[in-house]
Amino acid sequence: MDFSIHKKIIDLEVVEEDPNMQLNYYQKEDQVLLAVDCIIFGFDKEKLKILLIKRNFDPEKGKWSLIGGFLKKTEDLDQAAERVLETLTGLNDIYLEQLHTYSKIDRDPGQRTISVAYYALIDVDNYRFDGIQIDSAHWFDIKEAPHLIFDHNEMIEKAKARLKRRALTKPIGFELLPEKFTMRQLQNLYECILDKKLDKRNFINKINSLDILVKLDEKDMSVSRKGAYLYVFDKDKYEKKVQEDGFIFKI
Amino acid sequence: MDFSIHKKIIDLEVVEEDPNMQLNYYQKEDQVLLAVDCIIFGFDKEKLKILLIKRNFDPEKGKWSLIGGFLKKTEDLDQAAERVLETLTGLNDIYLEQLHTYSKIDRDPGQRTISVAYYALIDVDNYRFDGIQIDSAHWFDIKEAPHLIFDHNEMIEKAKARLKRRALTKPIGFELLPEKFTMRQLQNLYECILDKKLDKRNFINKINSLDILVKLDEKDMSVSRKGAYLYVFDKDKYEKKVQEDGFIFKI
DNA sequence: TCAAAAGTGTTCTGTTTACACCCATGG
DNA sequence: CCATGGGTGTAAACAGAACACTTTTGA
Repeated sequence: MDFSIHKKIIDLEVVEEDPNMQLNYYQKEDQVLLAVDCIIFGFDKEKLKILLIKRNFDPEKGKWSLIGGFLKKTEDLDQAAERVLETLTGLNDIYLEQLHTYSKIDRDPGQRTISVAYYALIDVDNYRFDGIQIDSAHWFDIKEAPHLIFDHNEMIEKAKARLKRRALTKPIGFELLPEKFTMRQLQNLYECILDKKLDKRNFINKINSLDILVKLDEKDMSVSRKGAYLYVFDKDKYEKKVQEDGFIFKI
Repeated sequence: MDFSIHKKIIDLEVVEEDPNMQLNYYQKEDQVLLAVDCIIFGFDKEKLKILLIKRNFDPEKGKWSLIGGFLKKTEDLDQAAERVLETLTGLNDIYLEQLHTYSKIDRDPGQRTISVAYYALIDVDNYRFDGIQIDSAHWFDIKEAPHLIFDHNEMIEKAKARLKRRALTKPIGFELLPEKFTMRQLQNLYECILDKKLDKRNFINKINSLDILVKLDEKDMSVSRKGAYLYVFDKDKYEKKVQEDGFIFKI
């Protein structure tokens, strides 16, 4: 194959446009489009959900999809994921973690695209969405996600597995809950994430033994007649324990 | 900013060169260089090592580096990692796993480059290297790796953590050993990976309880006068157990 | 005969699991 | 006064950690 024309074009592009005036050492190499796709997990105090949108551009227009966007030259991937999340949903300051990079040659029929998947954790009730795409967005129960474009279903499976693993060893579950929550809600959350029933007494004993929650004098009266005490996660205490005693969060 | 010239160039490039004749839906987006870097772990029956090369091109020529290369349009990332590994070391059919994607804007002073890190596991003694770069390559004890270019030290730290986690739940340790190995060697390996001393009796009891090794009639006489029995990993048995009983490898 | 590594079980401790009844309240 | 979810402890099973002596054989 003769890439000589291609090489000249890339030279031109880099030299004329690179904003940092870096040297173009690697001018003979192929360039690709890098996308970011976000798996957005939410919890509504009962079920674990994911946020999907109906794609409003080709290819695959009208089909369900993760939210996504393309990496710009002026940002790194974490920033791109934050930007995509904020642009499409209005949310910022959200827990985001890089998951995996997908690169099958024909994964996107529109054009060769490599996609870096991220997952995000948000509290469904505590946020007011006002992103540009929000009218076409919908929360799906994690167990009832529709067929998605490209390899997005595969991404979700991997994100579920990662969330399961993380939730067992880091207190990221609290990202999905409102600031004040009941033990019952916390247990519901873990049952959804781990996809199995937990024993109420064992669960509460375990959580209390970690000693990272503060029990409030306040009760949530919305579910039972007796009411359930509200708790908050004490992040400072958790971080102090981690540093001082080498404490490891472990459900 | 006016990208109109840039856009035209990209249009031209995609339309003229794309080998699959895909449509160029995303022509307004930035393209980037995608590199692959490999953390190559090896075990020489005593210590865990990593393979590094002295970089023979700019930028950072002459400094120690992971082996790496650029993604081509005709391959996916797994294939790129395999190609890089084979080209530079002559090795193929190696355990490879994607680790993380690094994208800090100035991570490579030569040019904006995104790098997808992979890690590989090989048995140091069982392979004959004959790759193009092998004269500038050197095995470093994992605890004595030098300062590397870019963010490569960070990649190694992440790879070590991943290896530790994987080795506890999947039998990937055997990728680092010769086909026949002694219990002592297996224990050495795990001590290196986990970076802690293990109790000999507890370790052997644990391994034997997994019931996935075959003890041979043969002894390794090279270390002790008494000699140590050799074992082989029974991959078929392991996989049958995983499928049939839901067996989980767990050290 | 001795130095050096191989091989081998039991006890103890801490963690995980299983399990059932009373409490408080609003309707 | 009763239906509903909230709150609480103990015993058994299991898994992980600690621990020391005998065997083999080449030099």
